[in-house]
Amino acid sequence: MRGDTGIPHPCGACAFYPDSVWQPVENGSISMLARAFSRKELANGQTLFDQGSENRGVFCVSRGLIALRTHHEGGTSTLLRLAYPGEVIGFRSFLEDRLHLTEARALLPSRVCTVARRDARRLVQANPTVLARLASRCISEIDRSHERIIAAATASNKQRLAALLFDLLEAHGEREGNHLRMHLPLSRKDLADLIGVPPETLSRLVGRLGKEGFAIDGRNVAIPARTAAKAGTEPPLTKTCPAAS
Amino acid sequence: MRGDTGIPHPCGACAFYPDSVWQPVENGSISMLARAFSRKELANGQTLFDQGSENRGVFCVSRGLIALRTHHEGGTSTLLRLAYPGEVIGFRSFLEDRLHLTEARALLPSRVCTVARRDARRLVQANPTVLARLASRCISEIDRSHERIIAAATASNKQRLAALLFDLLEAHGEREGNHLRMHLPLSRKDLADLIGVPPETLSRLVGRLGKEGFAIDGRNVAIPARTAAKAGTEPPLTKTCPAAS
DNA sequence: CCCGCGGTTCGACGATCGTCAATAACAAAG
DNA sequence: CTTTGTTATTGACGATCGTCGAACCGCGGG
Repeated sequence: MRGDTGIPHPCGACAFYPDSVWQPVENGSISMLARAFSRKELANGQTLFDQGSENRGVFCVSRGLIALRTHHEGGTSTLLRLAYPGEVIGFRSFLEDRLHLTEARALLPSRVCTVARRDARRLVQANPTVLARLASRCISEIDRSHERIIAAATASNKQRLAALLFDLLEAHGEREGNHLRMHLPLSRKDLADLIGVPPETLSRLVGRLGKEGFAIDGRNVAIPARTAAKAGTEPPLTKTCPAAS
Repeated sequence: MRGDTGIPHPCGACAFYPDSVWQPVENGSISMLARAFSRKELANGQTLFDQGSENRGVFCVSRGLIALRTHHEGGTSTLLRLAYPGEVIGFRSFLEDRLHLTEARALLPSRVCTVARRDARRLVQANPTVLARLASRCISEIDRSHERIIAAATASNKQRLAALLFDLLEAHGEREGNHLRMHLPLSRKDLADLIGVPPETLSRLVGRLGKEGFAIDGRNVAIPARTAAKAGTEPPLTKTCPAAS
């Protein structure tokens, strides 16, 4: 974590250092990296960058949770991605040198590390490994997107909501007796945006899931641990047992 | 298009040479590129690589049309992307050194240029520019995917089908009088996979579009040129004029 | 010519969805 | 505590969707 110059790597103390896109970087670059590096604390709801704004660098989530969202004409919006600690955001507008197509907003009190654009570009040019790691993050984003496209094409809205809740439970849930509990970091509107339905429909889906083992009250969610393995996967049972679906 | 060695760049004669990911490449690399380079002609329906197979290199579509599709358990499949001439495919499994997650199959008689994996990797390491161009293709794929996610979340199936037909008309259509005509390169099943509905539903959508200016008979599609600007965008008109929607 | 086969369409049914409008729950501010 | 604005829910309605079964089509092989 220390180059020959004695300057410590800015990400050295980070839990995600081994996967950092800025590691390894040749020793001579560490001082530039340290100079371009900055931390930023974000309050709940604060935006890191706005849709349409100029890129200011490469961002890495260190703590909390960031939502990447695009707003369309007409006031509607789609939540494209949740970025957890260790994930890199803003790399598209950085690499392509264009305006942000999405807005980044904190859903929890968060910390984000930034490498300012000008120096980041120099670092990328001097260290091909950095570019390779950024490309790898791009591919992760492609994989994520493809999974979502496939889910939208094959699963019902209810199944997608159930799957989303499981994902969130995995990230935010805690075991409590024989239940899994969490406090949702997302509003109903955000949940609706993530699965692509209007909020009214989401309310109905939540109500229906409530009859299938999910206990959802406001932002508190709990499910029996056993449900986790199978829920959302049972077939529709179209006409044999209408009450069960 | 000629390096100091006198070996011509394999992509030199290609219409997409200016955007080739293998250009520019330092002169010493051109001979390696030429050695690793090969062309392949694909008949209609022939597969370039199978889902789950090992990556054999980086592919670039030169002529025709390639469908990238993933098969799921249960025999269903989703058509994730159409690759037109000039587009690069197979770069994810190449860059991440993993198995293909999608199948590539020709929808038209096609020509695909391949740079074999081993040498392609050397070329990427020797030429950072190549990696940068590949990253740019990754970002294009992210953008495409995001657009599709947004479309799935905001537009109705009918609107998405109309939009898809317009995209296809732009690529395959020809003006004929005051109509735009094309021969669809896609089966009904493929169309259905692209918008994420079962084939029966697609049939209904086609039928409904038939009442809105689209003339769709088998694989032949024609629309009045004027319709192109507005179709698919009119509001549902839920209760004022049921016959019109 | 008939047969069979895969791809496509159609009809009917119940389930689900989107929309509008009204209500309820809630939190921040006064 | 009340007010106020936002967020979330509910009801009702017609439209759309997914599914099943059956019919239809084109086409190649017997």
